[in-house]
Amino acid sequence: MDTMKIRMYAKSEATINNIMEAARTLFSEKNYADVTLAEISAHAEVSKGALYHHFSSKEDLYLRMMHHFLGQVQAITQNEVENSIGSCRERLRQSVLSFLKLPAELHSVVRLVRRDINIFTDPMRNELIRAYQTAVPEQVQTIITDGIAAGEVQDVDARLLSWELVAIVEVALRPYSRLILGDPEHMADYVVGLFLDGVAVNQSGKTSWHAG
Amino acid sequence: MDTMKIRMYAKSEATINNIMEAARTLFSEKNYADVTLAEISAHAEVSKGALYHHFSSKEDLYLRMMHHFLGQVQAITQNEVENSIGSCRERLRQSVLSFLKLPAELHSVVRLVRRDINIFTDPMRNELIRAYQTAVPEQVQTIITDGIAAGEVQDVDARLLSWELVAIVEVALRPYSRLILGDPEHMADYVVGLFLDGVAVNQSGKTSWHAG
DNA sequence: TCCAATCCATACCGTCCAGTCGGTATGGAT
DNA sequence: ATCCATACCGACTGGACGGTATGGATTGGA
Repeated sequence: MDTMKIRMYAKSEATINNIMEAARTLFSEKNYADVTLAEISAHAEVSKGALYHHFSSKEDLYLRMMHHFLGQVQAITQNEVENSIGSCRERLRQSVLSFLKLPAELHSVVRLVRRDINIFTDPMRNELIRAYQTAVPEQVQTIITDGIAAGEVQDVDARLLSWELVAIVEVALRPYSRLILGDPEHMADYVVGLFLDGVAVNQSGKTSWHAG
Repeated sequence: MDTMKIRMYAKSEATINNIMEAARTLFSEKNYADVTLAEISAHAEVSKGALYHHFSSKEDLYLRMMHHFLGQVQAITQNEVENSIGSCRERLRQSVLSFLKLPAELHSVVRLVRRDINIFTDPMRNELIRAYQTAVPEQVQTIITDGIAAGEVQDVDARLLSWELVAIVEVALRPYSRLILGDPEHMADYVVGLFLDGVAVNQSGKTSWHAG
């Protein structure tokens, strides 16, 4: 692929990055339909012409922006998962923690894709789902599958469980939850505890996960 | 309030119902912005004039439609919660089950409000959140609060936990999950089991909730 | 039977915005 | 020095859509 003569204009790259950054910011702030390309180009300090030179449509811009940032998320979490060691519980905690500690911009992208997955129709919608799925839940699924094989986790469908864990994390990230749960370490304890042990009071006197 | 002379035109009521039904259907099918008032009136077999006679704007229509259907949800679940008896676990199961057994149209409304909560700005957004919150999570919260008081549930913030339970249910309602979980009874067992006991394998030989 | 009030249909308006297009600037290759 | 591909600009357009104006039909009370 590199053998093809593709000229790399450094200026071009900067323009594209500016546009993607502006798109990320604005799409995070308001609804897809309410963000105009004029706004994006203004925010990126380029013209509408430049925008249309690099992106073929509003949807194209949205999609490529998503792939760009979700790719970053995927790279980070995947690396974390592959290098995690210990019991299933410990590996889950590490992964959740690394996800919680992602930069705020990447968190907002994850929120964004979850928010907008339902507003596109099926060619595009599917691509978004795939990108999100690869970036986040599939990483967790790996650990859960291992946990089931090792007899540490009940034999429920791993994919289903990975979505549940992601949903639990999502709730934990909401503003109200942050007030209750505090810093990422506590949040990770809470999430993994809820997921693995539930919230019922354990009669056998085992230490409950939420204490501490 | 009832002392005001409000004439009831039977025809009017039917028109309003038709419009609300059409709105529910179309807003469920595609994005808020992509549904036009022309479509809604066509689908309801009335004119745009009729629509604007009864609703002052697109947002007004959306909001009143939501209140209408979420009110139904709230009436059903609240009744269920107030009459539920037994342990916290049993009451949760009953409530979840009654929610799962709601007619499909009401499920779609719940999905809808969850989907669109983020696309409106704050006067309207807040009203939507309140309506949803009253209709669904607050009902669960009542039971959880009782459970904490009775020492059956760990002392974590009840509101947070109710949102978690709702999130778990939401995941369970997705098409893929339905394939795995089957009928509402199994789904309810799964949801309550995950929420109260987690998915870790219990060494003490206690029967795991997912079996059966 | 008559008259308001209510109800609803049609035609129309103003705005907004994605996408287009003709044109200019830049910088590397020959 | 010339040429051409790439990069960028910004005025313009075409159509869609929320909302309105107006007039006619229907209702129900007096």
